[in-house]
Amino acid sequence: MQTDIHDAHNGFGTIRVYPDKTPIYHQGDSATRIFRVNSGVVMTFRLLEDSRRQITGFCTEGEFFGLSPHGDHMDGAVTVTSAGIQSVSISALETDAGLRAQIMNHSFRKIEDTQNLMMTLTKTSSEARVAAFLVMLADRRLRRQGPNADGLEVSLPMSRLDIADYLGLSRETVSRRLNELKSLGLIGLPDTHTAQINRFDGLRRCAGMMAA
Amino acid sequence: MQTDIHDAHNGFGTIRVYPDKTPIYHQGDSATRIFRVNSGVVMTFRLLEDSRRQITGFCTEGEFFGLSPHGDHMDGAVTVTSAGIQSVSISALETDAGLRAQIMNHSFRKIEDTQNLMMTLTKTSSEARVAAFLVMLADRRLRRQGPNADGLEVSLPMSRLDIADYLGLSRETVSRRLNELKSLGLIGLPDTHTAQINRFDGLRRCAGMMAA
DNA sequence: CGTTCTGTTGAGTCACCTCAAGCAGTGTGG
DNA sequence: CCACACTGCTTGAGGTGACTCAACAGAACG
Repeated sequence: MQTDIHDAHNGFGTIRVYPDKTPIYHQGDSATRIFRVNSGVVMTFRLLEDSRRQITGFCTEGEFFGLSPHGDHMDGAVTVTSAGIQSVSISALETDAGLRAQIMNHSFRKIEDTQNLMMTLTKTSSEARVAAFLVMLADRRLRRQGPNADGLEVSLPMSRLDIADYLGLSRETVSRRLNELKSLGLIGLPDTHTAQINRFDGLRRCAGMMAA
Repeated sequence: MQTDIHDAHNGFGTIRVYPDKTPIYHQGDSATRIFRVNSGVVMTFRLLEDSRRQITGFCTEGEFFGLSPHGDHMDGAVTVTSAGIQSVSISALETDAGLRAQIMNHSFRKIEDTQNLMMTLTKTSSEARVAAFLVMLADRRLRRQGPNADGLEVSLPMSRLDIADYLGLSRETVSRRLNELKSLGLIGLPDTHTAQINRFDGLRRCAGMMAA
């Protein structure tokens, strides 16, 4: 776990390494830069008046965050793990056509992701949501590694409460459902922050999706 | 209620008038055009395997819909009322910088809207959701008309089931909560497809937002 | 080695859903 | 003009899945 912040520069703006649980920006801050995760995990979230929280995304390597329609950030961003993060001034959008295309593509995808999350949150049981969360993490890992799905270990660097606030559940329910999936034999839980995928197809079915 | 379809052209692509309850495109269709509502109401929705439905938006005058990240539409679109709809080929995005900027702006806003909807759907009671729905419709109308909020009549051209599928509730619950808001004196229901806003601030408070 | 934070487990409650019946508006055929 | 069916909305009764509250266990940390 790193605890110091490094800075560097390249043609694409600033590169910076943050320790875990470090805020990148706050909800309501004026948005002057666009961010991209180089390594580690960052989560974005929105707060309500009564301090409840909806986590809107867990971003890993290659993903953009911090895009805002107006001047102000509509969400906050915090590192979950130590993370390397690139940033560019928002004004680069006007001059850099390649970046603009990348961002535009990302925006479309973000709409889709958000709608998918919304479907998951509103149309499925707590069990399906937890399963879907694990499937998402596993899929992400598979995209980078080979397709040996079963036996794969995914890390859960975030707390149960973070997962709960992402899935719109209570901490307790997340815990219950994880252990349920474990007792069904679909996953293993070697420790609290690691899940082992035993039967990926079963997990997918549980998440209410067709097998890949 | 119109039942015939008219066509016209201008520099911005095709303009067409559709009767109510007419599909514009289907989920999964290849996306070749971008649409804009000129008049009337259009709703977009996503279907799940078990034929449940999430309505992702009600679009009125000036709003774009049908934007897709890949080749395929991730949602379907149907007219709620008779509606005039402009469309442009998606290839116009490459040549028309002004259109591109408009779409980009719309995309950011769409992410925000979708996240707002998600917050409403996951963090609030059925009463707050119905109130929020009415507030949204009233706000939309106020943006075009003067700011005489109280006494304003908003039309609900969509069915109770449509509202339910937008708010992630059952038809029955929508009906119950509407009548509850009526008996609280916040709204009136002169007929099933019209709501009269009696106390806009009260409705806002009920929706869990601060007064404007 | 206490203290604190996170995660788990149990018991009870409640908001919304489901099922089922009733009702109003609209259209249709005799 | 009136039965009849049909569709969309409302209302009631009962069930249930996830939440809340509360206690406990285990890990992390000083």
